[in-house]
Amino acid sequence: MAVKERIRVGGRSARIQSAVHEAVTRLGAATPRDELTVPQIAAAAGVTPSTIYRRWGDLSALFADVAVQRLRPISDPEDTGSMTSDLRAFIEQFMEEMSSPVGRELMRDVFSQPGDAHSAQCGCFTTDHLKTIAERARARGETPFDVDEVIDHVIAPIIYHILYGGRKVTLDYCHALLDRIRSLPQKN
Amino acid sequence: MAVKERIRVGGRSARIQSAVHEAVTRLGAATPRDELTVPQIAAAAGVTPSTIYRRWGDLSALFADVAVQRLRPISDPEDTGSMTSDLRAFIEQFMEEMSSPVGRELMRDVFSQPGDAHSAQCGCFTTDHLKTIAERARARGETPFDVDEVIDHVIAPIIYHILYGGRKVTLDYCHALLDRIRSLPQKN
DNA sequence: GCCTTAATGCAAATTATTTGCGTTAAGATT
DNA sequence: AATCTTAACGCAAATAATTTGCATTAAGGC
Repeated sequence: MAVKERIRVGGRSARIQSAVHEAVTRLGAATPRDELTVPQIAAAAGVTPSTIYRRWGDLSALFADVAVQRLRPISDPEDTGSMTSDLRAFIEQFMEEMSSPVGRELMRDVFSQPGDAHSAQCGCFTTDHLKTIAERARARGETPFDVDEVIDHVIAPIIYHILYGGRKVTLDYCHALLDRIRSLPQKN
Repeated sequence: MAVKERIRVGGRSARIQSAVHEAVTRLGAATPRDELTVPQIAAAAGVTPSTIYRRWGDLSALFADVAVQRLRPISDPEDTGSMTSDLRAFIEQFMEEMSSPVGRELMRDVFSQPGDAHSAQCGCFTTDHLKTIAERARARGETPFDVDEVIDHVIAPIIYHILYGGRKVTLDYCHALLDRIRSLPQKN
């Protein structure tokens, strides 16, 4: 069952959606994932279980829905004055959010859904931020970086190592990846 | 519940494990993931559901266990005579396996597990193959590539785009990634 | 060949999920 | 503003999945 894109935004439906989301977030912080149940979440949100089953289908779809919302940025990346430092600040924050226990859990929730609707949405969050930084640089008169290049050679390695856990992802590692980007001034 | 590392390898226990794995693979090919149930798999494998619950805990743990087994390589990467072509052949095969519908499903099963035990194992499969190719090159007298570099700048982007689905991953794209690797002869 | 014990099968008990139907409230129509 | 239409909800019964206690089987040690 596909997650409904919250038709009828203002009113009971939206109230329930947010109550359920909050219940998932709150309970999820206190309980390991595989011990959360639909009836438990429903009780915490003050709705009947059947409402959750009908709207989201199952737990994993609900988790994925919540995860995408929580990964959705609430503001544009910070303007630090120059493209290089904008990008570095964004990458540092991105890495720290994604490599945290919560971040890793949210990614798992997103990836565990069939199809790539959810993950594509999260990918866009990153791409959009990078485009914003690049566009801002262009407006300043700086030569912007290639967004695809940053995705491929900075974002992708970071995500890869967070997912596979084979290497500790540190700030130094991120800086080294950034230094490797073509069309970006080496050693800012 | 953690998946037991098949203690008592030869006998009933192993027979059941393989029967269940086969049932998952067979039913999984014919049925969408979210319609598979433990009782159904148990029936197909000729065991009682409680056996599956006790050994694997739940469906997602069972799927992850099966996925790791199916992603485990059965042989070393092919020896094509030179490092550059060995690496290219491996990357091409890796990409095609991982980007196929089955490959994507297996990755989802692996990533949806808490902790990174399963994903780390799969990461090792790739790293080990690359090390094998590099070692073989060294034995030939060639200057080997840096395995970490290939992981970061060839494997990671491929996996990233498969997961997020934002860009079609083609052979040409893989070749472009390979060409970008330092310490590798450009244009073989 | 016997002994110990982990793993399984079975069935009962519990819990989760689905479903039918009456009710509520959002948004449209007049 | 009152009414209409219908998607979404709550409730409860029906179904299905999961857990658990106990008896049984067979693997590996002696």
